[in-house]
Amino acid sequence: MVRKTRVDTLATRNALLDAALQVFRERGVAHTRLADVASRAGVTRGAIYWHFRDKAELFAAVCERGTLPVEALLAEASRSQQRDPLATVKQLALMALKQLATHADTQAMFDVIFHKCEFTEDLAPVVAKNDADRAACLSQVRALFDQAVAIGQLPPDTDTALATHGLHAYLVGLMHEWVLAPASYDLARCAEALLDTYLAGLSQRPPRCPKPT
Amino acid sequence: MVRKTRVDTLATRNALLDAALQVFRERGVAHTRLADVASRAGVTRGAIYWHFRDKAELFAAVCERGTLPVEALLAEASRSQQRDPLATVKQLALMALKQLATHADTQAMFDVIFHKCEFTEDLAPVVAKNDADRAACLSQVRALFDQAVAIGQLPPDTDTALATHGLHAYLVGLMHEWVLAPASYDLARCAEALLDTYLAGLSQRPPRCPKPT
DNA sequence: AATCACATACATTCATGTATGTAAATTGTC
DNA sequence: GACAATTTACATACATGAATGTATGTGATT
Repeated sequence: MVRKTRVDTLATRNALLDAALQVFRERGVAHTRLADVASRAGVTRGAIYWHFRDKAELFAAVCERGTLPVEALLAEASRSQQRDPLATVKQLALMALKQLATHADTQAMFDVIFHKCEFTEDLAPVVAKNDADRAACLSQVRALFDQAVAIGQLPPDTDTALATHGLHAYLVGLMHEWVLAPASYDLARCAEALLDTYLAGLSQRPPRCPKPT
Repeated sequence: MVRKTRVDTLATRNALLDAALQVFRERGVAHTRLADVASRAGVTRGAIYWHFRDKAELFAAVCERGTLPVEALLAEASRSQQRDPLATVKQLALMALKQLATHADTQAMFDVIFHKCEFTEDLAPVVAKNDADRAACLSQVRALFDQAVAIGQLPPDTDTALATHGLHAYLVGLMHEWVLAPASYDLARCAEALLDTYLAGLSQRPPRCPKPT
């Protein structure tokens, strides 16, 4: 049995993506042998080279599939309520953290992205997409913070760009460290409290960068 | 001229560490060829294999040299003032951020650690040391938070473990993201404001994890 | 009949580890 | 302090394995 029907073809492609995510997590992307990915998926390297050009394209596909749900959340939130921008920001962040806390494959994705991957030239397309996504996310959150300042939810002297960098760093750090030790605390239950702490700090003492002397 | 005096020997060793840090940053640790490191240092692979067993040991030495100043700061702070534990925590975090903001080699180190390195089995000793350092740092900060609660600097219902995880994540995230785009904002000037925001949140709305239903 | 979705086989590159060479520096001896 | 003897700090040469990319085969499908 060599040739499959179209649905079987898609199934092997997904099996390859699943296997790749697992092996990437175990061995690291750079040290991963395509033969291992293939055998894990129950096929040979021929199947990989049929669906993907090389390891970089396979990795890009894994990332693409893994970040789709998060991007969907962002896109959905962009056209939702703007009555309460601060609550919108909180909900966005909360959903990202809960997605991580409750989905094993999301944990695997971020484990690979944060700790099992080298962002160098050969992964240039993935790096470029990451940068673009980050920039879009940052500008979207900053717009919400600007609205929050405009309606008095945040102090008028808030440096919204800095506040955005701070929140983004907070989220990245929480995910970066939690995937290293998911047992250290219950992220699903604590996420909201952790977010409230930072947001309270934003309201009470928003970051302002001192002018150069 | 082959054989050097002892000071020359140490000089080539340091040249190898410098070259390794550069090449690691450019190519990523896994994709780095020891021949590139050697030629960048003006020697051959023979010199590397004389000073280090393999790439893993070279990387460990690079990390060792890079984290020494930070560890010295922590050790020094552990035996300093305990009159104002919250201020001590702030100063510790501030010095870490300023060290990153002002030292190019520290930026290179963290760029490698965060984005140009895969933490897998072959780097096990480095991973183990990282884990130990993180655990020590977390417990030290938590002890300071406990003192802050004891003397009324933080609310009595503060979950100091969660607060510690939050601060640590905040710092990791700030460094993780800033090294990606050091031009995005002036970390040296904004570090204190960013820290004050989180610490204000801690005082006003300390994180508490809700009990499971 | 033609193409698809792989499997198999092959050639090539490439980095590593080791083995060996070697000149200078150190040590020991008197 | 002169002079081997030995060790140091590398450079050079070599063998090996390992992963890659490609070329080709092949049976089912459309």
